[in-house]
Amino acid sequence: MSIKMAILGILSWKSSTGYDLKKIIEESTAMYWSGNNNQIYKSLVQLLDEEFVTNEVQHQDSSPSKKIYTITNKGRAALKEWVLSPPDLPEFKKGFLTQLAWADQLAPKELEQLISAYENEISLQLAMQQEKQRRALFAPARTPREIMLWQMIDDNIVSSFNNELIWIQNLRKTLQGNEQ
Amino acid sequence: MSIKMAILGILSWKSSTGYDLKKIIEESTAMYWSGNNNQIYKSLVQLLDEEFVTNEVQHQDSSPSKKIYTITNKGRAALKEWVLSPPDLPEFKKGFLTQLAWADQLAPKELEQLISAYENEISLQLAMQQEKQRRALFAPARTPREIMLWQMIDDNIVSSFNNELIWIQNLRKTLQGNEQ
DNA sequence: GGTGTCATGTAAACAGTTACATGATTTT
DNA sequence: AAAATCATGTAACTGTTTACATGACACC
Repeated sequence: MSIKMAILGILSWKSSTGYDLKKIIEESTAMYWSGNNNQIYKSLVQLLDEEFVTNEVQHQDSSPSKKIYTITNKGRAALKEWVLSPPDLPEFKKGFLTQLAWADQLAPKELEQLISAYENEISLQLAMQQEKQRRALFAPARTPREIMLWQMIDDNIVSSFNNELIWIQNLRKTLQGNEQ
Repeated sequence: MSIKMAILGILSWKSSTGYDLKKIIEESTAMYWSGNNNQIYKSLVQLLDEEFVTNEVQHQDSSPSKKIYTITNKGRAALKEWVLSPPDLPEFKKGFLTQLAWADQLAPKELEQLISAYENEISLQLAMQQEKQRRALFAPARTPREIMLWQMIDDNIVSSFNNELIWIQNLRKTLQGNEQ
């Protein structure tokens, strides 16, 4: 899997510049990439090579000229093929679990602080995620089904953070129970 | 964060060779790295440079000689510092969500198949995870608290997959509801 | 005779991040 | 006067994966 298919997806929704793509990817949590320039501009060159997109330079006074990328039929076919391909497993990268694995060396209070620090970060992230969803800056809404799919994608992210929050609260309670 | 701290953690539990570390990391889901040679053997060289570990070559007849790595006091201090450091946010990389984002182009049956494919993979992964946990090949158990912590780490992984499974089943039901 | 385990390592490629660079305009 | 927005791109680095390479022994 690669960011190239994510870019093709966005372009299948609307023609965009690299700059637009960067903002959309940054804003999205479903598309988990950071949206850094290097990746985006390199991918666009590759997509041009593969003839999945075309571009058109638009000159503007009073701001830099921009390249508007548009998906081709070949690009649409490649996107559909990828959408239908067997999905990869989700990857959960939780550095915190590795910290916890070696946390038995800590004093009870230190461990409690570590857990609280994680809990706070997750709470914050959950709130930020829900706020992001409320604003819903970028979302195609071409059919009722598409609206529903995007809603479910947002729900997935929120439920992942929520699940993590419940787990960490449970861990804190279990620890308190054991110490008495 | 880095695999170096994960390695230091394992060495704080028991002195090991690169080969041992590889197997432990591969087996573990909390330590999410693939456990490939390149990373492990390079990390060990770096850890030696930093004086976080020492090694001792042990010659054996009838199998290749091995280097047994042992954590130093300096290494233990570095590990504790890292364990106490503010945890990073978990990263959820779900390529499937990006596929779903552009899945409105699919026919109802195609979409259903895509969802089923993901559901099956998650189910399978959940079962494998629980089986792994049942076997519990590698786990330090030096105090009741450590046993509890490792149990909670396993629970975290299982609950993440379980949460994903519930979500995808919910998505399938919502779709079926809308089509009638 | 082929496959698997033990054990170390390297090469090449791909993926991804941070920071740098430019330059005009608009907002605070 | 400083900071943000628009817009493109590059350089250097870190992280990660896949595959290759060697060699002895054990098991089927």
